[in-house]
Amino acid sequence: MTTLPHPERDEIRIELVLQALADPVRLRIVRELAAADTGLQCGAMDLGITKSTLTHHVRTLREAGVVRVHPQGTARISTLRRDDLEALYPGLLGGILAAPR
Amino acid sequence: MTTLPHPERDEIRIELVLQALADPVRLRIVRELAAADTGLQCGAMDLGITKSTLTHHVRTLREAGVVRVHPQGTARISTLRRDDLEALYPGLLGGILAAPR
DNA sequence: GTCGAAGTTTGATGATTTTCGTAGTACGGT
DNA sequence: ACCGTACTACGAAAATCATCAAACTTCGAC
Repeated sequence: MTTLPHPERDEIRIELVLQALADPVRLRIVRELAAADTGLQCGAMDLGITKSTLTHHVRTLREAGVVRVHPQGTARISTLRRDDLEALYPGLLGGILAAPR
Repeated sequence: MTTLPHPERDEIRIELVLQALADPVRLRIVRELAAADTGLQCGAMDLGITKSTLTHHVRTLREAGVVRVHPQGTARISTLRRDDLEALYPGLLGGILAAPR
């Protein structure tokens, strides 16, 4: 089971996306992913939470369609689904990222 | 108490805005307000909730800085704070409203 | 094959949130 | 002054959510 389930673009729902973005920890993750132009290993991010909590947050983001996660060895590389989000909700991501830190 | 407390533009925080938008009922309210180019009386909106629940949601939106509420007789007229939101998070509102129902 | 590193699963807990009913306030009209 | 309308306040119940610890899985390296 090397592939994790992701919603297709047309399965992404705005309610879930907003709910995923509405948590401070997840918003930080999204900001870090947006700042990098490559995928990142969330486990290396030094948020102040335990591993199991991180798992929960990354899954929430993945199931909402905000990030794509693919395994790489024992690690998980997460990337922002910029193109999908921009296609569905043009400007949303930019607006959020424009917010002062 | 004819004036209700609203956050100034520089007091609006993205976490609260996203949290306010992350509820289905509140998102419907925002969509209805956005569809009208005038302020609306939320109490006339026929969402499937009681009055006290509506009060709670409108207050959540107001305290987050999403809507401005001003009394008009016994009614309350709510308007989207388009300009403030656009200034703080350009594109966010447009992206959300672009989502298919 | 064993070990450690990275992540997941499960179950529990505490906090937050959504919701409602009831009672109360504020306003405008008669 | 009274009445009805629109809304608010106050609890309280139910649901959801974030968090953690402990046990388990998976993978790569030695």
